[in-house]
Amino acid sequence: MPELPDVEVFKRYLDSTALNQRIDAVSVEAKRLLKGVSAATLARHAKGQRFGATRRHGKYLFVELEGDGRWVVLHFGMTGFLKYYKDESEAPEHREAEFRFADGYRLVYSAPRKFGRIGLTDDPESFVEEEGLGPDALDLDLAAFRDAIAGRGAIKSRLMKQEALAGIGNVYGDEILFQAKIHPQAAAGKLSDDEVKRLHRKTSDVLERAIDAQADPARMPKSFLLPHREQGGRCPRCGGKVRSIKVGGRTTWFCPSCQKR
DNA sequence: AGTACCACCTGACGGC
DNA sequence: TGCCGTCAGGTGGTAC
Repeated sequence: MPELPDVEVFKRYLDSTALNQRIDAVSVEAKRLLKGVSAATLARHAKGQRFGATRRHGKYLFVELEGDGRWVVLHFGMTGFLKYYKDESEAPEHREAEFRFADGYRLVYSAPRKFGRIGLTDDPESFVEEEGLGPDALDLDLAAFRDAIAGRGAIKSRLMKQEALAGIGNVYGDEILFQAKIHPQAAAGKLSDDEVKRLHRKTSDVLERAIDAQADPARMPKSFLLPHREQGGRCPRCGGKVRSIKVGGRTTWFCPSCQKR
């Protein structure tokens, strides 16, 4: 699930729950998720500090450890999410990492499939640079967007390429192309100026609307393809049957009549 | 530079 | 009901 809109929703969730409380303990159950930091080091930097600012870049969430100055890095893989709670009855089944606060509440990082990532960085900008991530998908003007998607290959693959533009995954890639009425296998380098312009606008539109809907498919605009990406699903625009193909190895849903090649 | 696979994990779902 | 294959919204590695 976690693409840019989902991670933005996690960010706001954390902002509204877990800030400004003293961290008493940190534990990481799933050691394989740690990258570039040990559980002990992470705990040492976090203990006694408070979560201050949060930042998001693409699918990454950064949480500042106030006082220490470093930032916890979180990536949610395919199934990760955050849960803040006090009562054990609210605990998620999987607890890959946990921050325990002085007031008894906990912030749990849950990633059932264990595909995520937990790290520590001096500052988000250097992290983004070192990882070679492109600009955030919500932070490009038309010229920068044009540069980001320029190149060979299918447009959908370009949109999902985190080194070119960060934050778009399989689902929202499909949604953006559907809204822009562009075939997922269209050659990125052969899009017309008008198509690039549409794609740029729909990228912001789709991501922003998804955030407004709390990244919950049930709350998204009626015009969205997202809830219909399944066998027998109907296009919300023309009512025709949606179709799935593989693009770059990923299952891709689109409407063959609204998105011609 | 692309693409095509495989791998990492766990859970859900359809078919038998 | 139970077992089994397949697939899933991410990323990283390999080989062509």
